Amino acid sequence: MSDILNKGYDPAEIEAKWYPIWEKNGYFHADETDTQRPPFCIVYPPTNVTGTLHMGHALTVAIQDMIIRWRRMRGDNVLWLPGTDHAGIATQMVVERNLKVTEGKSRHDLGREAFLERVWQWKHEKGGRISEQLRVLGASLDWERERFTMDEGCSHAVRETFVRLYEEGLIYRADRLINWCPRCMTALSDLEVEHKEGVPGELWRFAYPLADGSGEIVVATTRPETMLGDTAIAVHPDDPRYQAFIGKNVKHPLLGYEFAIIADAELVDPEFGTGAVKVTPAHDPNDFETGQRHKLKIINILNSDGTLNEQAGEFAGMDRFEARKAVKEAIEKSGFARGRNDYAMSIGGCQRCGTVVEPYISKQWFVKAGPLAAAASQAVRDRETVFVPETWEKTFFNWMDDIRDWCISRQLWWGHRIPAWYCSDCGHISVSRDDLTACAKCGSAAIVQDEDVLDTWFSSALWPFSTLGWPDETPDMQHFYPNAMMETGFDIIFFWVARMMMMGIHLLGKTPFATVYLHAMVRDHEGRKMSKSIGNVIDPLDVVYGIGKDDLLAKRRADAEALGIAPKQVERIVKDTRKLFAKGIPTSGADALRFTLLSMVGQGRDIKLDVHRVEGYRFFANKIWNASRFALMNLKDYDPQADIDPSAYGLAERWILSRLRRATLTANEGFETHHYDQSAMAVYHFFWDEFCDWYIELAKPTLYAKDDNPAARAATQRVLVRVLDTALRLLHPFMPFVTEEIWQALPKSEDHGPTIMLAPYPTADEFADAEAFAADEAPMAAIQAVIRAARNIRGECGIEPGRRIPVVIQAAEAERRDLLNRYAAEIRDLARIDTLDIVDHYDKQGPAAKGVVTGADLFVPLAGLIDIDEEIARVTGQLGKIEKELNGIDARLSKESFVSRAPAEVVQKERERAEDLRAKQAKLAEHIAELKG
RNA sequence: AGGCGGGUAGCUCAGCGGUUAGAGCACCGGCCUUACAAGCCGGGGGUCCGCGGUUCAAAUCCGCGUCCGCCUACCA
Repeated sequence: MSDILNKGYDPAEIEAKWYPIWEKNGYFHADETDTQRPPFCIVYPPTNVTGTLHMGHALTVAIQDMIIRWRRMRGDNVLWLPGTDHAGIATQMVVERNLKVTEGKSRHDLGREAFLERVWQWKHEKGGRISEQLRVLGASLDWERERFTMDEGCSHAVRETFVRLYEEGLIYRADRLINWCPRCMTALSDLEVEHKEGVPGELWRFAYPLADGSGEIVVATTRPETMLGDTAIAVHPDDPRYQAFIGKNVKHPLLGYEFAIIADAELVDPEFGTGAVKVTPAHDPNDFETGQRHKLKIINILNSDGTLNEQAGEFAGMDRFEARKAVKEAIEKSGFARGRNDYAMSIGGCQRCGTVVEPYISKQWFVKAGPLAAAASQAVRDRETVFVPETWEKTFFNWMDDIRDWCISRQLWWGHRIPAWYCSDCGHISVSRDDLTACAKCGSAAIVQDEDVLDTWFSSALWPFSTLGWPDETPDMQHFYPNAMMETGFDIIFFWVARMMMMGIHLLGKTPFATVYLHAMVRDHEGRKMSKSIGNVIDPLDVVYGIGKDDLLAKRRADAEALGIAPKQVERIVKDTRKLFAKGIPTSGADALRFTLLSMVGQGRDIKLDVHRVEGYRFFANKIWNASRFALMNLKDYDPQADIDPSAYGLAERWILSRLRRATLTANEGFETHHYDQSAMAVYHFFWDEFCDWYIELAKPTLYAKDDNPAARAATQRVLVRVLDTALRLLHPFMPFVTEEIWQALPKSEDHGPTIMLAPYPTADEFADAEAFAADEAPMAAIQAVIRAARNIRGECGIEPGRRIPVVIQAAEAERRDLLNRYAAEIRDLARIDTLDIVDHYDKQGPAAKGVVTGADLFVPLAGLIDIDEEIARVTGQLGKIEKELNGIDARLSKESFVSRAPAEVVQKERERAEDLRAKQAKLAEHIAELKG
């Protein structure tokens, strides 16, 4: 206790202290044998591969840890399934790039096994770092479990899934046109291609001469080099311009071979370009399908690295973009060029490296997604899985209802290797759960396993159950499947959420989670994505610990330079940063950062993070600290065991308990309806605006008057402890560290365990007594109004806060006078009044400043305090406001339609309000008249 | 092209059918009042994007428009 009394709020110190204690008390591990408490299982999404948390991770961690702490406190048996980006292209790319830079080697130089060992090293090192960073925020990542599930459990599950789907015909191998990244040298799924629109380009035209020499047909293209693989020209069957051309042959202007002009209504839009389309089945998805329809020849002109192959004749060996120029030049030279237009095209880039993706013919493995998606959609339609916010369901259906087969093979080394073996004797493909040494069909030993690995998201799709031990019947499986909740950013609905649902439903017959809670994305203060190349990344740890301007500048410069950003751009980043962070980023602590993020978890799509806002919530943490110091200072003689008669509670005690009850209800409602920001704000405002600004101030007289009234003092202490204890528990999911530190120091009547997270989350049940105190809110409001009015006069008349003033309160009703009299001491204190007279009628002895509240008038005799003209101006201002509102209400009330059609209580309320305002108006007008007269 | 979300105080955002539209930061005036200057007290500031409609009542519901952002899509 004394610790807190003597120190200021120091987040760093507290944050270092409590984490081990939470860990020791089993916070991060559920008990799979515990069948008494309701299970709650939540999935944790991938962290990144660079070993640095970004703000998006901090948000995810904050939300999940908040939910988990709340669930824990409610008594649920919580299991958190952590995960990392355990088998991605990104990981391989980063390690490979590293290898190249430090040793000048490629993964092929190292060999498969040695390379994978490198990747594991990398994963462990970065994973460990991420664990550390998560601790700072109050959360955890179980790295050992992660390694296990990747190595053994998950591999087991992946093979089981692959074999089953293969046997059911839901996984197949085929030659298809897929997305190929020439830099990563691998196939990609449709989702891994990012489309950029409006890239400036050109629509370039050239002519194919008819083979019989009778003319030519002009086509338009954005990718001239693909003409080396053209095997048809297509026109619309109804296009009058081309009727005579259909069926004729053209001659390739560069390669000499001939092919036909065909009619195809599906491919050709006669309005576009020249109305004639060159068809390249090997390098364009539409053309590929046209090729299938017309049984066209498929000529692949590309190598896997994006250079042209031997099919390209003299252009073989050139890079695709070089070849584009070369082909154009060659055609121009031979006289077949037919002009150009500027044209904004859309380009697909590799999600990981940004390289322009090529449609490329190759043999790959696919998942037949249709039936799986239909079942997943149905589960959502049947409300077995609910999306929060619900609006995402539409997005989900949009994609699911029009899903295409999923290319799952990747030409990489890092990942789960495809469990298929090819027999060179009989050609049979054996797909097996166990490693094979002989062909399953002919028994030949001449088999070789597929070199490719599976898409990261294939194994990720199994996460909700592979981590629980599936396909074995484990206690974890029985207890925690289906999971209660999936919490993640909406950017991976398709990548991950949808696929987990498809797999979970298909393999286990049950949707993997009851609720999908999707949170917004963290963006910079201008709403841009945080990105190192824009230079607007805010590292959550920099907010927690704070960072000086120079360090921040250096960091951003280094990040940008490491990415190879142009020097001019780097200078711009530095300039912007210097402007925005002239003082660096102040130390805010994990609690403040968490609270900021959580208070902004609305249902929108973006969270524009302004670091200055974090500072505001750090002030809040400080406020909690200081209010607690005040309490502890005044609790030295407090006996937690003492019997307190609630009848000793004063109005302030009953009022604060009633307000606390309301805050508790709001907080719980927020949690239950996923409006977490509502919970956070309710407690924030209770704590600061009501507890600190009013209750503590009202409690001071009782607490300071040491022995005047021991019963009242004891009652006040009891309420002080109770409010603080409850408020801390309410706040714990948002600000775990500071609440724990203080809660530990509070005197308690019973053993409260080693940590606040084992204490119950406050609910209405704790406030059976306070329900009746709701009746005390109105009288309290009356007292607050009087105090505010007195303060207003003081403030507006420029009376120094130190100076005590005389006040006369005139109240016609005896009841009101009684109330004010009972709280005269508090009113005097809070409004800094020396003599307070409460009368039924005030006979003014001279000019006075006047304030009006409902049921009472306040007078401050002028006597050298106040300038008459200023007082007139002040009151005239107030009168103006009142009249403006009154006019509005009168207008409403004078409308017959309002009085007759609006609900009676609304009309009644308006009438009362009007009456009240009219009384105030009259009093103020009279006051002005007196002053003038 | 389709779908989704948003435009509220100088900034970042709450409110989403009923009293005088709120918060944090910023701003103005006054205070080191024995928990807290990371604070206290008082104050100023808003055609709630535009137009139309529904309603006794609209920032809130509906329609159209406009601007911004995101997602999905095979237009050469």
